Amino acid sequence: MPSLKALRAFEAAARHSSVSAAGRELNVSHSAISQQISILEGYFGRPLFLRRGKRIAPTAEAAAFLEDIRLGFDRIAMASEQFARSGGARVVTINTTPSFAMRWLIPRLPGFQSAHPEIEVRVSTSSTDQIAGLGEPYDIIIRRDAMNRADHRCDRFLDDVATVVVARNLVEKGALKVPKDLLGLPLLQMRSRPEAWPRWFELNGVSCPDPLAGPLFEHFFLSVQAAINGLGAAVVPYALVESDLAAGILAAPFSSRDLVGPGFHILYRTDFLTNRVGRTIVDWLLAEGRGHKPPSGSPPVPPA
Amino acid sequence: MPSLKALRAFEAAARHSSVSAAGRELNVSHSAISQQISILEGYFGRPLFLRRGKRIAPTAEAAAFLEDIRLGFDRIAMASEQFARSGGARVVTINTTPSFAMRWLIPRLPGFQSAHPEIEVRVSTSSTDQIAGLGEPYDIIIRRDAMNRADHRCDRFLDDVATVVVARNLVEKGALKVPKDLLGLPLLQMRSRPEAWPRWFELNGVSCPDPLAGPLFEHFFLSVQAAINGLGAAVVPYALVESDLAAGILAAPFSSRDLVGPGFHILYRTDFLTNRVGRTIVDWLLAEGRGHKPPSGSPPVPPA
DNA sequence: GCGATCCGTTAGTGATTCTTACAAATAATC
DNA sequence: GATTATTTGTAAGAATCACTAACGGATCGC
Repeated sequence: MPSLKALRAFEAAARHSSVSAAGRELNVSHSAISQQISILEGYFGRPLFLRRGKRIAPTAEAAAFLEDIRLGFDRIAMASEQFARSGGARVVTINTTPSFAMRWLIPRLPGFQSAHPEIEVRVSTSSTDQIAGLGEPYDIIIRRDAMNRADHRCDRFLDDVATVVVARNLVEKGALKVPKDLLGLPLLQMRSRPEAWPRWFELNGVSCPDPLAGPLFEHFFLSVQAAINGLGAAVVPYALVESDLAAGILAAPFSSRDLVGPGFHILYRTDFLTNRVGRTIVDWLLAEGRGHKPPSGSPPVPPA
Repeated sequence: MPSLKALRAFEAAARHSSVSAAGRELNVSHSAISQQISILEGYFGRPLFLRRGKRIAPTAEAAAFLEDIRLGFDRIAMASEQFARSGGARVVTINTTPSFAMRWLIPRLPGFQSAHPEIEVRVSTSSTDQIAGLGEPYDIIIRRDAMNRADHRCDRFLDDVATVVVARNLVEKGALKVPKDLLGLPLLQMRSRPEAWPRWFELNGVSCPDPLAGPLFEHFFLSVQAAINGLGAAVVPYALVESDLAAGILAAPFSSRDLVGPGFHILYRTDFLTNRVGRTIVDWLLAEGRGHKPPSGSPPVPPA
């Protein structure tokens, strides 16, 4: 029996009619696929693909062979999935900040639940950005900065670009055209990020009022709610208001330079990925994060 | 999808109800199997085997899972085999000495042919023990000693124990009871191994006649034929006369100490094993060789 | 024509897998 | 019941395997 790894590479390459595409699917370089195919061709002593320049196509014989390979792998894959699901609900605990939970994680959870009904996700929140004192062990910790812990791995999974948002009706009044116009509005502040407004004003060439005029909140999500209600302007991570912007509830009033942070990160034990449930949830978080890139440079023009 | 390697280990272990046996089947240590199973159990987050001391048995769930795994692998294995066979006959060339070809290799070839009809084996013989001057490239070279060549691998695959044999009827006459009795017979000699008789006599505590009385042959197989015809006694590798001894045509007349050589070896290119045909023939040779161990110490008593 | 894309090869690196120990537990044997 | 021989699981190191990165050659689209 030939190498199963080589057979998988062969199958993927044949299905895509492309070595590179197969590499993308299996998360390896095109070179890795190419080598595995070479090994397989060496094993059988004859070519598996017809190569005409860039394009590759499986031999007539190989095509028939592929059918069986696919059926075999499919059977194994389906059985594995069924076995995994039959094992009862598995619990994954995620700790993050209240704001991130409310405005990013929880809205996306239904999507995960429907894709993986056997996995139960428990979200817990801690107000602190510090992870040192977290009592319980969590499977995944999400924070706004990179973290470090022995035997753990930290992945950046979401851009942290803080932009100014206000309620839709404030924009429609036409009073906000340039950054300086903000000075006429209450500036919603957060206790945990006192430097947000000063840095933002500096970045956009406006001298920052001192003291800032406006209420102080403990959490992002509270200030966002205040902004939605027309209480003033807030500087918040784009990722946490994406849906409100898209829905037209909030608006980014003008083109501006944004505060770019180190990004949102997830922290988990290194061996968490060797577990199917662990890999599933981490892959999902990474995919969700990468799938929603904020526009670089300037925020989108608010919908008309 | 979990690691295919781990699934194979799991399947084999379950089939044998034994980690060690699975290791033997897959040609790895029991530890390797044990670790792969651990990985799989970690992946699924629950045990696959019930362990009661030494004995292991798959979980009820796992047993159902196994069915599908087996079907999947079987499908792939069968398709691979079919694909390999559909590729037309492949040729393997083997070079060895005339004696080895006649008395060991050729008698066994029909067994190989019926197991692998798509592979054509071509046997060529060279009288010399030297492999340096062999002109053509051969896939496999078989000689009585270890060989060395760049990018090649040499495996010992057959014991080389030379013992004394005579025609059956000479034994029945009762004239041969101890080594010393040989002195009354013609001693069949070989040009390539002039030291055989002197060493054998020395090993068995008999002073060797000088010069030896008896005809000189170029090849083992000629001297064996002479022995069969009652012309005298020969010292020949046990492996080359095994079937004649078993059939009662030749006989090992008495218990004696035998000449133990370094063994018969096969030489082939290192990458020959990456080819299916290559691996098939090498595996077959190794299995045939290991399957026919000569009795250690003393030769068998001739059949009555 | 020219840039972009794709495949194949090589050398070097990195990761997985295996082997070789050892420890614990059990089954077999005396 | 003590002893020996098996068998499984774990740990650490070694060996193998697979992958990446970089380059060259070839083709395709513009």
